[in-house]
Amino acid sequence: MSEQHPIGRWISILYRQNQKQLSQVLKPYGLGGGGQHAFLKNVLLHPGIRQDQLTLDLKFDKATTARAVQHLEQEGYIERVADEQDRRAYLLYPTQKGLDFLPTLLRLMEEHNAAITRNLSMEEEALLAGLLKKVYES
Amino acid sequence: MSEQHPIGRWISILYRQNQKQLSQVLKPYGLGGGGQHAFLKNVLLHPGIRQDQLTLDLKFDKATTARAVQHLEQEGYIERVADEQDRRAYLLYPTQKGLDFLPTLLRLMEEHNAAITRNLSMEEEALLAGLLKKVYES
DNA sequence: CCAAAAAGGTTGCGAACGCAACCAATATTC
DNA sequence: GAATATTGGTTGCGTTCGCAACCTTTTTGG
Repeated sequence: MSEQHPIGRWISILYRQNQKQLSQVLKPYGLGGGGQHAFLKNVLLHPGIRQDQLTLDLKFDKATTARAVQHLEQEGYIERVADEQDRRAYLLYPTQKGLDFLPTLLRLMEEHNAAITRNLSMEEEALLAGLLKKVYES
Repeated sequence: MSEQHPIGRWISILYRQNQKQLSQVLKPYGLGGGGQHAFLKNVLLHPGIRQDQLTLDLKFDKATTARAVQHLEQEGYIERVADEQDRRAYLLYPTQKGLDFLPTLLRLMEEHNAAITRNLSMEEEALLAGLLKKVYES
């Protein structure tokens, strides 16, 4: 019965499973299951980051970034400030609501990561992250 | 610069990157980048499989299976036959076009898998698959 | 048996995402 | 310094997917 799924299949299965769980955890806070939590976390940890830097860091399409940022702004977690140096760009800052939420967000993400890796030792977790990074670099 | 992405983030990045590449490879054959290739492969290798068995094997929602199967039927790769034993169910069989396509599909999938794992040794690939399975089982 | 529950399948709906086209602002080139 | 190319960002569109509601058929419990 041991399914011999190739890497790509596992990635697909785990991605969808992960999205489902995360959306459950984050729904009470108005954050969709998508990458929104990742965008928010990045803004909270790097106040004043440029929108297009988010796109690069998180490796989403810039359209996706635009919509995630718009959503976070509507929910009141962040605000957008036009960059004086480059008037095409926006700088992203947490609001007070965002700042207040940071500890909760970090805890939720930590708990979620612990949940999905609870069958792995510390060494295995680091090994897995390293292997995934290698795959990404192909 | 070495980003310390957690497992979940890597899964997300790799999933989207993978979908993109696969959809490019499979577009000429009328197969969307989604799970469609996986459904087709399963039907080709297990002629007469029940639709709901596909759902279980591939771990998609049954609605997604319904749509993938419908698409494969419209493209002429498979056909659906009502199960005489259980008139709610459908049995899925490859068409001649599907059978003819099997070698190509297997080759394409093999090439794709080789591409995404080209930075990994055989041992690392097996190790990675094992770790991903462990994560799945949480 | 008959009513109620469960199972296989489909469809409507909404969320997340990438691509392409577009706009405004900045860089580049001659 | 004007024409052109590039860049940051937004919007429209199409695809993929899960959930919930529903229909039909089968199974289960009294």
